[in-house]
Amino acid sequence: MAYPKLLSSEEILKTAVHLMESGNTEAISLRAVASALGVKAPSLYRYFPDKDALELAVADEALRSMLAELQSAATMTDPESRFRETVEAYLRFARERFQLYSFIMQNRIPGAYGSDVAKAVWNLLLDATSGVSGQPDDTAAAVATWSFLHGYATLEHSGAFGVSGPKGGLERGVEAFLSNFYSRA
Amino acid sequence: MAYPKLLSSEEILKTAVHLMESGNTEAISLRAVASALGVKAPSLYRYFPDKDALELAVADEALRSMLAELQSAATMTDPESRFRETVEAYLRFARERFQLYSFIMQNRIPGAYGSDVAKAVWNLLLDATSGVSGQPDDTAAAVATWSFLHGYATLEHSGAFGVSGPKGGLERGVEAFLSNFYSRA
DNA sequence: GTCTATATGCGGATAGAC
DNA sequence: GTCTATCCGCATATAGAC
Repeated sequence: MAYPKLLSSEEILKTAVHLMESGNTEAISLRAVASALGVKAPSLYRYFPDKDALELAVADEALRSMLAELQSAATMTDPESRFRETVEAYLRFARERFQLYSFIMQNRIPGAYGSDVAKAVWNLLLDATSGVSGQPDDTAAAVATWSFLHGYATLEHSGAFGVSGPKGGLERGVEAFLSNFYSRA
Repeated sequence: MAYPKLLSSEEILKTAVHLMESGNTEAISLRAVASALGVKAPSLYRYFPDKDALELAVADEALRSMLAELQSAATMTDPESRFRETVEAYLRFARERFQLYSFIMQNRIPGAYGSDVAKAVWNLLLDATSGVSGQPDDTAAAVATWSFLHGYATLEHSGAFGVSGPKGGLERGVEAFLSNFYSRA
């Protein structure tokens, strides 16, 4: 055969994820992915029908990474420790792989939000929050916590806190939620 | 003269802002702005040296709009009312003019954050928060509040809360901050 | 299975006619 | 002061050669 097999769906996906998390680029391009693999862009169409399909795969992979990170914090039995660990794990993922994180949260990928992985991520956050509030399925508390974490992660990344930094704003928010949640238990 | 004067910096800026807040488009293009004004793209270069200059002007105008919105909530003398009104004004701006809001917050515009208008916005939020916490210049509380509001606004817009909605997450967060701030006063 | 070549589209920016 | 024409670059995607 004139052209040996160089690619696979897994390799392409892995490269796309790596490009997105290592680069400062907001979006991936088929050209860039192909170039990183040492091939030309049209070759990718043998494995993904179009760009949307690759993006969906990237979003799914990113959600799985996030789920794994959060699961590592779900081992604590003490509710407060588990909550704090979950907060740390969430921010760790957002910080270390911000482009991937942002890619998920922007929700430009139809279908990514309704996936089982996305629901599992939400359930981990919901459980960690409900644990400290004492109310099962405390959606309100989880939504509030999620909003705080997401806002903190994105503002931190954008440099909005300036050179002086967040000045203890993270800890202050966590304490506010914890004390409010416990006072309702 | 063969070509009568059709444009001005103010008209161009106004059109660019209007395009960004009314459209679903994340970014503006010189072609789109020119088209909305009934002229061709190269004409804009008589008034703005390049696209960055127009974007800087848009960001500045957006920050002024946000400042005006927040100032309208700063008339209350009761600290708690003022805080609640500020929260509402912040979310009102983010909701009604999300693209403009997002454009500011992404901070892709060098120099926009250090402006006097940006500082005035921050000071309004800082004052409203410090009012309920009882501590002057309570940066930690303001950072926490800002994170929560920004996260809530962006998650809400992205549809992350799903069809079931935020389920009282906004109110829950506000109450958590208020009770925590007061307990420290 | 990958390639080259190409179609189409979008965008910023400049030169020079009117 | 605005225009047309053009250059450049980036992108997705397809057709057909190898």
